[in-house]
Amino acid sequence: MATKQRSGGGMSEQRRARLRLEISREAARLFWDQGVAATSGDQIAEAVDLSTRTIWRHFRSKESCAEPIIMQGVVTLLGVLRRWPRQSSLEDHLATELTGIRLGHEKPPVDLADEMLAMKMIRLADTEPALRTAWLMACDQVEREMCAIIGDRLDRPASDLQVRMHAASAAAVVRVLDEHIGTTVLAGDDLTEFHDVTALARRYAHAIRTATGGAVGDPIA
Amino acid sequence: MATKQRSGGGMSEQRRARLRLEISREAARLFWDQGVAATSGDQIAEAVDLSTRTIWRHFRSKESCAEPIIMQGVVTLLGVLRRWPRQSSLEDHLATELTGIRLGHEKPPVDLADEMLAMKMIRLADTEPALRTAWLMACDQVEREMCAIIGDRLDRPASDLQVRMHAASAAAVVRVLDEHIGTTVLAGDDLTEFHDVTALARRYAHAIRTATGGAVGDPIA
DNA sequence: AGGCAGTATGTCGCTAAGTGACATTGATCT
DNA sequence: AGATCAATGTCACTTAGCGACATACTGCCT
Repeated sequence: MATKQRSGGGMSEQRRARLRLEISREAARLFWDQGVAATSGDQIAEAVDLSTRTIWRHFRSKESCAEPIIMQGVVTLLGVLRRWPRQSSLEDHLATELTGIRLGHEKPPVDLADEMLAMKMIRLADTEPALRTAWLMACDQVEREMCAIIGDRLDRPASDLQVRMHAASAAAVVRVLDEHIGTTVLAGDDLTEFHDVTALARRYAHAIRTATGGAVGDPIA
Repeated sequence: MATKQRSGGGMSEQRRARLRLEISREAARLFWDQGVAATSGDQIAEAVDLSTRTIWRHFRSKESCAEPIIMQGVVTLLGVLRRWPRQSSLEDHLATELTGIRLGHEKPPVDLADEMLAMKMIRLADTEPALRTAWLMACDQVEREMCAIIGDRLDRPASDLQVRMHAASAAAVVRVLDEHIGTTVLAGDDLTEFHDVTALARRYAHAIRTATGGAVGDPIA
């Protein structure tokens, strides 16, 4: 296969992540096409041309094969939030970042096809309890990130109870919004609702602002 | 065994729930004592004196055996919220309900031992991803209930996006508070923090109020 | 009381999800 | 080129969980 990097021992973290994502793509496709229960570990292995044993070396269960692709669906927002400068308002920051991405000025965060796959998995999670786990785990990850970001913004430790509650609310509304967008897109409904990027930014910002009682959103003096 | 009720066909829902809870108790005990991985379905079956096959008839996985006892931990709050009259503020309602329970005037909602077991499971969920699922599922249930309650209060359908976001935030802060209380209790730390029932009520109320941007909490005019 | 109907449980056997142990490849360093 | 070490393959094994059939229990009817 491709290049390993010797120094540091073992497969590079990046390469490992890429492989997991590759497996995840195929797994997600199979899950969507034929259902989770009807998809076996052997099938996933065959689809990515690896031995079944290797699949279990990279994933602890077949459902967790969907995790990387689901996680891809939230890394964009997470990255954007991590770059939020203290002196900007949430609305402004989201708007500039989103337009930058939309116009292709910023680096392309994730492939559109991957985004679609992620939406499909989240959709499947509605009926497949096994997949729901993966989705909730991803949201859990978002929440932990939020703790760091919000804690930093509020000059408090990320373990602070208030910070954790704000982070939990913020992550929760983001999740609901994502689910809403996902189901709308997959249903093929009125996509116009999301075409205006600044409006979308305002929507996310307003949701987070409300969910944190106004504690998160303003620029820091 | 006890009485079935014929009309409606099958075991009564109540009886089934009681049985599931009984299994859940033993499973939780085993999980806590020896870890999830080290506990087999056979052991659970033996502990409740049932065949292993019967366990799988009532639970789709061994981890889900913990669900009923975890759910017990949140039904109290859920019941309280469901009884929230429109003309009361959240603070007042929670305070009166909690003191009523504390004083024994109201019906005892769940056994204290069960509450402890629930806390232990939530604690375990921190390190055991399989159990985390059960806990997140329970929270998911809370969120759905919240949708109904909040939707009703705001005179909007439970499926309304705004309602769902409020419900998600509210459920999220309740979860964080529950986790906080659970870890504190299990650590044997400063329990005095929770002795004042009205203060506790105010705390929950304030958290929910903040998480919903003040939309939920006031009496309805 | 006694037979009938229906449901819960037990028993058996199987599929497939994961794991451990050991062999094999294949790249990198000297 | 040969040594080294991580990644993968191969094979045997454990066990969660389910389908199918047999059995026991419980209520209903006459």
